[in-house]
Amino acid sequence: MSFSIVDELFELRKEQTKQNSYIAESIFQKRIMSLIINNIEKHVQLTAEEKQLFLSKTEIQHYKAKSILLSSGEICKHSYFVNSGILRSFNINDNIVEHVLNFACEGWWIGDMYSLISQKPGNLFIEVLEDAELVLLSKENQNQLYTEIPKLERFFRILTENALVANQERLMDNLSLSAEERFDKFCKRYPGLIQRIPQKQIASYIGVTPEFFSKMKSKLLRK
Amino acid sequence: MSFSIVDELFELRKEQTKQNSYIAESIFQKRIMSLIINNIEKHVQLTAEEKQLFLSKTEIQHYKAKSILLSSGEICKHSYFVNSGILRSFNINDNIVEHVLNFACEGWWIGDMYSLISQKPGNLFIEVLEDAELVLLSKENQNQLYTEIPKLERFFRILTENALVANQERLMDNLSLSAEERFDKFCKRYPGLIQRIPQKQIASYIGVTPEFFSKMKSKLLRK
DNA sequence: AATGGCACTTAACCTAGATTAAGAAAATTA
DNA sequence: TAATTTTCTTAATCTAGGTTAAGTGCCATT
Repeated sequence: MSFSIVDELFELRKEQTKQNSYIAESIFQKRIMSLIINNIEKHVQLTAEEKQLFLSKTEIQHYKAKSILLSSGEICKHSYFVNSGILRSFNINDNIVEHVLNFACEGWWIGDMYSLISQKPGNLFIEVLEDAELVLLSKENQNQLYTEIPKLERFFRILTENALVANQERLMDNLSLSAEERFDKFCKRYPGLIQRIPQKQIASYIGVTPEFFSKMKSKLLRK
Repeated sequence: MSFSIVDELFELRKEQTKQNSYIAESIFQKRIMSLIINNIEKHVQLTAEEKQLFLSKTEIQHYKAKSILLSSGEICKHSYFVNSGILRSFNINDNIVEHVLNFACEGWWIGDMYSLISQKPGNLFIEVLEDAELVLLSKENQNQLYTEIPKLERFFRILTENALVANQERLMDNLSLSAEERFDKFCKRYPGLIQRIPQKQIASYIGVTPEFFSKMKSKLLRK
């Protein structure tokens, strides 16, 4: 999981009141949640009760940059939806080299799909790159929701289809494009991310060493 | 689409009667169809009526090797399930180089997922590598089935999840493994395929030139 | 303000795999 | 059966990107 639909809802969050009253807090919660609900409603429509039910099965957590949400060898228990901040999933091969599978910023889902569906230990790490607010949906709750609200089964089918299409395209790109062209595609896929994460992460995503990426970048600037 | 679940049902087909009577023909049809039904029932159980409904929405077609089922620029109208034979999906980049996205043999699904879900022109070709018998499921019928038999929505969700996991693994492999190691993984993913398709197709799948593949192979044999 | 740890750069050298070309073997087709 | 097209092999040469190493700048702690 981790896919390609971002939306414009964040604007809402900017209106956050600073008040501490119980009521303000509750409104705040609603606004936070509307990002994920809106994300879902891009594909399926939910009734008020269904939204309520869905939200009751999720929880919000805050994580500091550098937190590790999942390590290689662990079983992935949750799908994570990003309200704010940036995460990445990556693996580490024998040579102690990291490879980024996906980034996730506002409005994206992330998780270790293999471990999530098999409930076996995976080989991915999930790390927070920038302080993040996440919506957690446990594997069990997700399964319950599939039968309680069949529309959600549709939603996640569509989500997964989109993720697959994006992945296939990236795979073909890796087979046929140069590092420079892949960097170009990265910029389009994750607009604005270049300013927010260390460039060694981008190098790892497009599949080159930080040294080569640096060389390539300065060549691009000289143009 | 095109994913990683194969099953052992082909055995059934070997019992095919050669008789031409109406009855034998009907039994034959049932056996053909039981491959796809069995494939579905690995993940969800269907009633007799549901199976009937599902089958009524599919059609069987036979294609000769070298047939092109889909070309770049066309809109993909069907998901294809392989009863027998071998297909591949691939794209062609500027340099007129082909890259294989997927192979599909008995018990696998194949299609251009991007074009299928967006109903826009895709950039994949789908070609028959070995005379094939396919079950065709049109996009419209597939959508109807989702609402008529919600269990099928679950089936295709699971199918897509598995395809995504396989794709992610291949992507990471391409980033971190040598051509030799990727060839090794190919052999495991598509056992028996090495004998059935030209090796330039395998080279294209693992992402090397036919020349390099040949060199690599003779090096492996010398060991 | 000093220390250590990252992230980034530069540069010399190295290698997996690409390219080009030409011939041999195998498979299609006539 | 021969003719033609494809596939496969071998070999020389080339290059995108890797490796190693050393140095710079930038924070975060103390």
